[in-house]
Amino acid sequence: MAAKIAKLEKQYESSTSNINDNSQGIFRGIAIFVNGYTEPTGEELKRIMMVNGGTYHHYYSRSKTTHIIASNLPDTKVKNMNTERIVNPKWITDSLRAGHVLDYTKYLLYTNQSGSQPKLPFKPLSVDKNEKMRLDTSSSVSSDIAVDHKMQSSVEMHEASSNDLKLNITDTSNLTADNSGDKTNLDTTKNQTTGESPTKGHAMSTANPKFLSEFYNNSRLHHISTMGAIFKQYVNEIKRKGSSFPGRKRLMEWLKTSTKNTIKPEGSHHHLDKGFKLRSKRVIMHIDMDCFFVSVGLRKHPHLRGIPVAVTHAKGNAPTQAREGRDRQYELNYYKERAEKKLMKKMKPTNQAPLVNKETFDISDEESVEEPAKSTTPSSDKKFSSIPLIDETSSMSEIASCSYEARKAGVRNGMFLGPALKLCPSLQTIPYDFEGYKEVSYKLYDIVASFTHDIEAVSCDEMFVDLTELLNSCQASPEDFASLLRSEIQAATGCPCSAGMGPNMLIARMATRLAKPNGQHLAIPDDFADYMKDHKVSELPGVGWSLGKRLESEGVRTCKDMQAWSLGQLQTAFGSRTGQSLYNYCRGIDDRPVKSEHMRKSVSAEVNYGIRFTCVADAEKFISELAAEVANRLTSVNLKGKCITLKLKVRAKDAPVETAKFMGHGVCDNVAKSVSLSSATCSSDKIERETLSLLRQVKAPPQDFRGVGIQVSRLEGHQGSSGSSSSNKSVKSFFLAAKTSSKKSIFSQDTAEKKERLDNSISSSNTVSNVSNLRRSESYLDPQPGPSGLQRTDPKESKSSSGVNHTSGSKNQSTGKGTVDLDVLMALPENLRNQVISEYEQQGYTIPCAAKSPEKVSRTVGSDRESSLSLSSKMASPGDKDVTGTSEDRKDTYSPHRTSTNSESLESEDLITSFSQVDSSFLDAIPAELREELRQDFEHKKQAEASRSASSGTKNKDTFLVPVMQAPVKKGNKPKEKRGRPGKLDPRRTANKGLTKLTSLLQGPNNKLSSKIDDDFQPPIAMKKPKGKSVKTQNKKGSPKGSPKKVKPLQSALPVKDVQQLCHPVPFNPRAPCALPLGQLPSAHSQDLVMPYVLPQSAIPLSLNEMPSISSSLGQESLLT
DNA sequence: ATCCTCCCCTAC
DNA sequence: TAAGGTAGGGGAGGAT
Ligand SMILES: Nc1ccn([C@H]2C[C@H](O)[C@@H](COP(=O)(O)OP(=O)(O)OP(=O)(O)O)O2)c(=O)n1
Ligand SMILES: [Mg+2]
Ligand SMILES: [Mg+2]
Repeated sequence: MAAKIAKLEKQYESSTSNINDNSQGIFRGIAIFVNGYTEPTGEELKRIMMVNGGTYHHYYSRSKTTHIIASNLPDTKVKNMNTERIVNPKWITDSLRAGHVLDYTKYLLYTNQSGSQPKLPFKPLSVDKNEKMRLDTSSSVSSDIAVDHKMQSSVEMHEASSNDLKLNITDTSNLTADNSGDKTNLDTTKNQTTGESPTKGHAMSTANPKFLSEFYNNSRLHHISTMGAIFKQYVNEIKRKGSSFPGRKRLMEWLKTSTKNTIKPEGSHHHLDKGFKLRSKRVIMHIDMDCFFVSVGLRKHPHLRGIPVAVTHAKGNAPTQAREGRDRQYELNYYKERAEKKLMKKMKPTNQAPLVNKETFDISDEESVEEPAKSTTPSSDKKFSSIPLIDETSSMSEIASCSYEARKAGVRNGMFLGPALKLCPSLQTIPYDFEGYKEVSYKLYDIVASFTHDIEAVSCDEMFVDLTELLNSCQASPEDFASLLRSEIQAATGCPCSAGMGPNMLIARMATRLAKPNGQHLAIPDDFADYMKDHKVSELPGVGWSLGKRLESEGVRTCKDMQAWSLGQLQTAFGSRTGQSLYNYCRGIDDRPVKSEHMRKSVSAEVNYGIRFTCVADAEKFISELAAEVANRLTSVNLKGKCITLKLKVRAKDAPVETAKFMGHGVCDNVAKSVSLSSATCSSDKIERETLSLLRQVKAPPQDFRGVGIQVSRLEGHQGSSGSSSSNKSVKSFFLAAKTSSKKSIFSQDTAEKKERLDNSISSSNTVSNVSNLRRSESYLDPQPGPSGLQRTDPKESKSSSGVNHTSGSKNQSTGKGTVDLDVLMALPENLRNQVISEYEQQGYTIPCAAKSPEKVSRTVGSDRESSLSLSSKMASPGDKDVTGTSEDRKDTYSPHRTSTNSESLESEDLITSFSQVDSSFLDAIPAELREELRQDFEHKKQAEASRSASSGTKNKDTFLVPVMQAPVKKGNKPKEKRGRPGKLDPRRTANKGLTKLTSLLQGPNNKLSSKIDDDFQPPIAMKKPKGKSVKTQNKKGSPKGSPKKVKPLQSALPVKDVQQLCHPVPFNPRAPCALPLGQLPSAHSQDLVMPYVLPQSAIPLSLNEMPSISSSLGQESLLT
C-alpha cells in the first residue's frame, strides 16, 4: 500500500507541480482524525493530508475535526461523536487519485448509529490493498463501501478506543473490565475475517493468509516500536514548524498564583537560587508515564483502579493445555544452559566458575546472596522458596505493563501471566488499547512541546527534555515546572506520569525511578560520584543482563565498586567506548546532549512468533509477504537501501519441536544472510528476489524455522517520512542551499529541481544498472574493477555486477548531469563526505563514484561469523552439533566478504585533506542543525578514537576521566567536544585523514586501539546471558539447571535469590526486567519461566526462548548439548 | 592505522 | 493458548 500510495502522490504531484503549496492542496479545509486501524495507515494518511493541504489531528476535536477516518467501527467513539462524518479511508485515497475531493457521503462508514453496525463490506484490514488498487474509480469504491447515511452524532468521543464496538452508546468506561472487552474488540475488528483459517486454527504463518497483519495488529512490541519511531519523527516535525510556546504563559501565570497561594515569599527566591545553580549548567528532565499501558487502559476500566492490574492478551482463566511434545521444564533448562555458555565466553576464566556452579544447581544460595542486598523489594515477602512459577499449565502470555499494586506483589512488566498470578492471585487483566496509547502519547508530547522543543523522544511514554533555556526564560524552578507539567498531563490524559530532574540525562533518569509512582524528584548532588555510590551498576544505561553478569563476576555490583576501576581497566575489560561510558556514568558524569533529529539507518520487519512451515514453499511465501512489508515501510519513509539481510531463527538442535510458549520460537540459533546491492532499492520485488535467493543458502530445514526477518540497511534517500520535501533538512539540504566555499551548492540546480532531476537520473541510472545487472549480472560481475572476483555471483541479480557497472556508471551519470559539485564534496573530509553523499543518495541524487566509497556487491552471509568463530573454539568441543547446523549454513553460504572498494576513495581522500579549510568555513556557515548532524557523524568516527584511547589507555584514561564520556554505554560518541576539542586539526585527524575539524571537534581525541584490549578475554567469549536489570528488585533468577536433557520438574523453584544470581539462566522472557533479549531461548518471559523459582524482584526472566544473542554463538555451542 | 562487516546487546 | 518487534550502539576481527 505504501508504495501504491506513494505512487499516487507522485502522480498527483507531478501533475500539480507543487506539492508543498498548501494553498493548492486538494484537502484544504479538511481536518481528519484517524480512528483505529486503517488501510492506508494513520501515518500514511497524515502524510497525504500534510502534503495536500489538509490537516491531520492526532486526537479528535469536536470543533476542529471535520472528518473521522476509520475502516472499522469506532465503537465507543462513535457513540459519542457528534460528527456524522465517519468516513472510510478510501475517500482519501480515491480523492487523491481523482485530484479533487470526492463526495464523502459515499464513503460514510455507516448510516445509522443506533444499529451501529457499520457497514464494512470488505475487509477492513490490509486486505483492502488489492481492492483499492483495483478500484480505480470512486464509483467502484463507493460500491464497495456501504454508504448510507451517517450515523448519528452523538456524544463525544471518548478516549476509549476501539474496543467496544458494538456496544451502544453507553460509555465504554463503564464496561466491564476485564478481558472480556478484549475479545470483543478482536471480534469486531476481525469480523470480516470470518472464518478463515483452514488449517490449524492457529495463526500460523503458512496456513493463515492473514497471519501477518493479524500478528502485527496484536503485537505490542511492534506497536511500541512503531510508536517510538513516530514520536521521534513527531518531535522533528514540531521543531520544524517553528517555535511558539503557548505553555510558557500558563507557566508564568501559574507561578504567580502558586507563589501567592503557597505563600512563600521566600519561595520565589528559593526558586531563583536553585535555578541559578542549575542553570549554571543545564537542567535535564526525564518524563515517563506510570505503568503506561495500564494507566491508559484503566480509563476504560475505572473500577479496577487501586488493585493489581496487568495488560495482557490472555485473561489467565483457562489453564494452558499441554501440546504433544512440549516440555517446559526441559526447554527452560536448555535455554539457561545455553545462556550461561554464552556468557562464559565473555568472561575471564577465573570468574567463570561461579556462574557455572550456579547453574549447576542450586541456586538458592546464590540468590540469597544477591537478594539480601536488594531485598528491597517492597513487598514482599517473597517467599522464597520455591514456588514454581512456571508449570505446564500456566499462561505464558506476557504482561506488557502492570500496575504498582501488582508490583508490590512482585509482578513485573514482561513477566508471564501464569507466574504473575502465582505471585499475585488477585491480579486482574485488561486488554490492550493501542489506539488509546497513541492518543495519550500525542497529548503528552503536545503538552511538553508547548513549553520547549528541546525534546528527545525515547518512546511513546518517555522523553528527555532540556529545561535549561525554559527555566531561564521563565525564571521558574525545576520543581514548579514539573508540578505544572505533570498536572497538565494528568488532566489532559487522565494518566499519571513521573518526572526526574538533574544536571544530566543519567541523573535525571535515575531520579525518575525515585519519583515513580506519580511523583517528581530533583537531584542536584554536590558530589556526583558520591551520589552514585550506592546505586547498582545494573541501573546504568547500557548495563543489561550480559554486562551486568560480567561486572558481577568481577565483583562490581555498585557504582562505588566500579569507581575503583581505572578508565584503562574498564576499557580493557569491556571495550573502549563501553569502558569510557561506564567510567563516567558510575561517577554521575554524562555529557550526552538532549538530541532530537536522527537519521534512520535501517528498516526491518521480523516475526518470531507463529512461524511453522511445512515446506519450503511455505517459507518462500511468507518471506515474500515480509519483503512486501519491508518495501512498504521503506516507501513510506522515502528510503531505499543497499544491503538486505535475511534473519532466521532456527530451532536449536536439542530444542523441543513443541515450544513451551504456544506458537513461540523456543530455543533457537540465529542465522543471518545478507547481500549488498549495487544500487539502493525499496522495491518489493527486488527485496523478495534477493531474500529468496538468500533463503536458498540456508541449510536448515524450513520445518525448523521459528522466526523470519528482513532488514534493509545502508539506506539512501531522504529521511523525511512526511511526503513534503520540506522535511529534510539535513546535510544535503544544507549543501544545496549553501555552497560552501567556492561552489556553493553542490548542485547546480535548486533543491526542488535537483531532487526531481536526481530522482530521474537515479531512477534511470538505477534502472540502467539494474537492467544491465539484472540479466547479465553474472557475466558482468567479473568485470568489476577492483576485486572483480568479489562478488560471487550469486547475486542474482546483479548486485555485484551492478556494482561494478554501477560505479562507473554512476560517476558518469553524475558527472554528466553535473548536478553535484564534486569539488566541494571532495573537499570535505571523508567521513563527512560520505555522509553527505549518502544523504544525497537517499534523496535520490546520484553521486559520482569517486567520491563514494565503492559499493560492493557481494553477498555475505551473516551470522555465521560467530558460529565460525565458535566453531574454532568449539571445534574443540565437538559439539557441536550445532556447529554443524548453524555454522555450516553459514559457511556454505558464505561468500567472501566484499571488499569494499575504495579504490576511488583514495582519491577523494587526498581531496579531503584539503578540505579541512573548507570545513571550518563550512561549519560556520552551516545551520546549527546541520552542524549537529555532522557532528553526530563525526562522533561515530570518534568512536574509533575512543577505542584507541582505551588502548593508550591507561594513560589517557586518567586524563579523560572526568568530563569525557557522555555517551552511555553505547557508543558514544558524543562527546561532542569533549574536552578540548582537538582543535581543528587534531593529530588524530591526520590519521583519520578524512576527518577534519568537524571531526575533531566532535570527537575527542582518541584513537582507537581497538581490539586489543578485549582480546585477552575474547578467546573465550561468547556466551552471554541475558540479564535484565530490573528495576529495583527484580528478579533474576537462576535456574537450576540440570542436565540439559530433562531435568526435574520445573519446579525447581529457585529462591528469589537464585533468580537474581542466576539470572543467569536465561531470562526466559527477554522483555522482562532482567531479561534477555530475545534471542535464544524460548521466550522471553524469562521471569515466567523462572517464576517457578521464585520471584520477586530479582527473579530473572528466563525466557524459554532463546538467549539473546546466543543463538548464533550459543547456537553453536548450544548445539552441543 | 583504518575501515568495514558481522554480529551481540540493550531498550522501550 | 498468544500475538517473542525493532533500531541503534558497540565490540571483535578480517581486509586493506
Ligand atoms: N517488557 C515490556 C516493557 C514495556 N512494554 C510497554 C508497556 C509499558 O507500559 C510501556 C512503557 O514501558 P515502561 O518501561 O515505561 O513501563 P511502564 O510505563 O509500564 O511502567 P513504569 O511506571 O515503570 O514506567 O512499554 C512492554 O510491552 N513490554
Ligand atoms: Mg513508563
Ligand atoms: Mg518508558
